[in-house]
Amino acid sequence: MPDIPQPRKTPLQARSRHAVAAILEAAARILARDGYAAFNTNRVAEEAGVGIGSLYQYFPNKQALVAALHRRHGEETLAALDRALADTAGQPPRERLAAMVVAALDLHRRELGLHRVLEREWPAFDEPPASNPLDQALRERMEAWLAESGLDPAKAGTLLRMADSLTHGLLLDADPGAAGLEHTITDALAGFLGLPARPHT
Amino acid sequence: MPDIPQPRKTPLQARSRHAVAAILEAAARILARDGYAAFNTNRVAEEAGVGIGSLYQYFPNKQALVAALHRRHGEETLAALDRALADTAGQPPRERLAAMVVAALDLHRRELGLHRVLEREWPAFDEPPASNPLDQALRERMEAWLAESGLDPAKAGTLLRMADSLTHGLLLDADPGAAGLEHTITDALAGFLGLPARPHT
Amino acid sequence: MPDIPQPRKTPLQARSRHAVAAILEAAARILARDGYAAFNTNRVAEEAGVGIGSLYQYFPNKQALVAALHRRHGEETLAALDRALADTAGQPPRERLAAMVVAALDLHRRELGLHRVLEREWPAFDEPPASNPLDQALRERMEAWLAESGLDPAKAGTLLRMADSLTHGLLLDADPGAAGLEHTITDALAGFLGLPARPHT
Amino acid sequence: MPDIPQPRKTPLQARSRHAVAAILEAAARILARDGYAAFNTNRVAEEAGVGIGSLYQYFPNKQALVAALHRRHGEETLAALDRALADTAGQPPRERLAAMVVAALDLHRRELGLHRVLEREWPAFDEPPASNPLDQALRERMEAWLAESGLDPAKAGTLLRMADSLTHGLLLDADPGAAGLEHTITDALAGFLGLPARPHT
DNA sequence: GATGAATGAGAGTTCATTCAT
DNA sequence: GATGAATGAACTCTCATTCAT
Repeated sequence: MPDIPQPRKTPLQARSRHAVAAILEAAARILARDGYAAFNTNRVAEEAGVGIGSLYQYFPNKQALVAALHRRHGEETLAALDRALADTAGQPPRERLAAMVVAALDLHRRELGLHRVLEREWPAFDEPPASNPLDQALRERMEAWLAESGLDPAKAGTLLRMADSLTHGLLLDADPGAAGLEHTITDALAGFLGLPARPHT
Repeated sequence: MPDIPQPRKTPLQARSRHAVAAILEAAARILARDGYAAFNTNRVAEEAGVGIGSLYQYFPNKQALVAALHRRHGEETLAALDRALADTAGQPPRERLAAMVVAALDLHRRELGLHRVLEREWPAFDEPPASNPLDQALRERMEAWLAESGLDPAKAGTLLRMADSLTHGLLLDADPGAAGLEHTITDALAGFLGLPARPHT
Repeated sequence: MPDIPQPRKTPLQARSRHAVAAILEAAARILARDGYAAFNTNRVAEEAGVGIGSLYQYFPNKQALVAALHRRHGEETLAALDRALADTAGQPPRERLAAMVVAALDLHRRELGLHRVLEREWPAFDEPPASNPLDQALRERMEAWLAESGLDPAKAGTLLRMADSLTHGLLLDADPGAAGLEHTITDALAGFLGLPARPHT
Repeated sequence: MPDIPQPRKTPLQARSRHAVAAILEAAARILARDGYAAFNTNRVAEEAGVGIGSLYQYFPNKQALVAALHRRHGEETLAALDRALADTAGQPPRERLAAMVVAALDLHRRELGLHRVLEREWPAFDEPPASNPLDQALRERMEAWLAESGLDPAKAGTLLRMADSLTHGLLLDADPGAAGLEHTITDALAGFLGLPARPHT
């Protein structure tokens, strides 16, 4: 089982927390602006205004940096979905689905470059999908929602992967401002879930 | 705009064609077996039983190798879709759609490791999507089919990207033998196209 | 001529003496357990339960640490030899020689790993041999004993180096529990000193 | 079991053989002149007048360089002992022993600095002593000689280690030109073997 | 006095690419 | 045309040491 690298030490002091944040910011910026090829630890440290040694004090290696960015993205996604569900409580499934799609798209549009790299260029070190607590939480949210909507909860995992694939595939490769992307994705997901087709397009 | 590297010279002689094929085979094998990290030109040349100098006679640089592999994949996909359409001439749209999905899945299942790398690990050098002749052809096929089925031909591009994303996203991350994958994807695409939901699952 | 680093300050306070001892213990433990490659000041400080800054308060640099360990070893050796000589007062030279060999072997067997590193892996910074007070004292003991035994006191220095070399060379590389090691070394030293060969082996 | 690194590829072409030789020379020179601390691969390559990449074409890592030097030393030792034995065929054991000691001392005197490092500073990577073919051959020589001289062949291994320890211990730490070193070592070895003491010194 | 976050020179190693043979 | 030895920029990571707190 492959070990996802964890931060080397949890920064407790104020200065440290600042350094970690600066490093993470710098990493995200470089990844987004220049891609994975230009992403090297020295450059990150430099851009963060931190010695390379400090970087290695908080992250055991290069991958740990990307992993941290990944984790952050996961957390934001979870929060966004929760908010979307809370905001649409009581509405019909299709509306809630659409709300979640919109939330996810908004989230991704804000850091397009970073996500492109995170999802597509990352030398995927065989992460067991859906094995970490975050993915677990995400899945539980979906299962609860599906059950509550009279849909098949067993479809939660596939629904998540599907939404993820579509968000990235359509948002990243296509013109980012493409109108109707929300409808496009919602329709596809609805199709998978067996929700009735919208009356007219 | 970044230029996709082209093979340095079209090999005409028999020996050359053999060398090029061997190099491509080796490249695919290494990518599939060991991932992009282990993919370096010296290794490819060695595995191909060819001098490193010869490799550079046919491919101007490393990326050209991956580009060639990409192109090959595109050609196979086009052929598979054409076959699926031909085999289902006269049938209702949903059947033809399903046939195409099955064809694509079959294609990908055969070279799972390679595609995983090709689609996810490749340090994507900003290829303008859908700009090459292959993608053009693919798109035309879809437009023709959509029009002929009474559906919106403008959805061809999105349909292709959607199918691609789903195929990779669901096939690669999930258990490869997952039953019902064909239905899952077909339902989603049908949902996007506005085809009526299947009666029961 | 290279200067052997000395402890930066002689610790007088109780707390300081404790810290120095802890550091020395930790250093010895790491050296013995993991070898010189794993021996770095941060690790020593951590294992000693002391801040790295404190370590540098008592030892000006890394080498001073090893030097201190070396010195400690020398002191123990001197004490052991003195004891062996005292215990065998009045006996013939060969018995006293044997007693010293046994004492030295016992001493080394107790901290095998540490000595291996101390003697073999230490990036020897050209210490002028026999220039420090400890080596002086050791040499005086031997000279006295040799003179008192009717042997050549000029051989003291060589005898000591010889004994040292044999102890480490035979004890460290060979099976540590090798029986007869005492006889082996005693015979060799006796041969050098011109003592008659033992009647039978 | 620890793997002693082997040369990466056996150089067949003239140019390559030259490069390997130059690298080995440079390595020996640096080790002898500046010690292990100053011994780094970039410096070796530079001193050899060779690109760092070339060094790594022939030696998989730093240790392999030192291992090669070690092996070379072993081969020279074996040859020297064989010559000493051949030159003294028919003479009494003590003379032959002395001849071997002289041969070994001559050998070591020629490359004092290098051997100091090779024997004492090398971050010994747990090589199982006497497990390689060279040490085997060395031991067989000694066993044959001991048997042929009416001495105990079982002492071969210890004799070799003893001779090695004494040669290095006395030659390296002491004044290199110390007169009588040959006698000193020969006497000690003779004492171990139970040969009668020399009449007078 | 004690701490430990911060530092950065420098180490080992890789690999895309060239070019003399 | 084919080869593969040679190259060196570039990368990841370590660790002795400092100094503000």
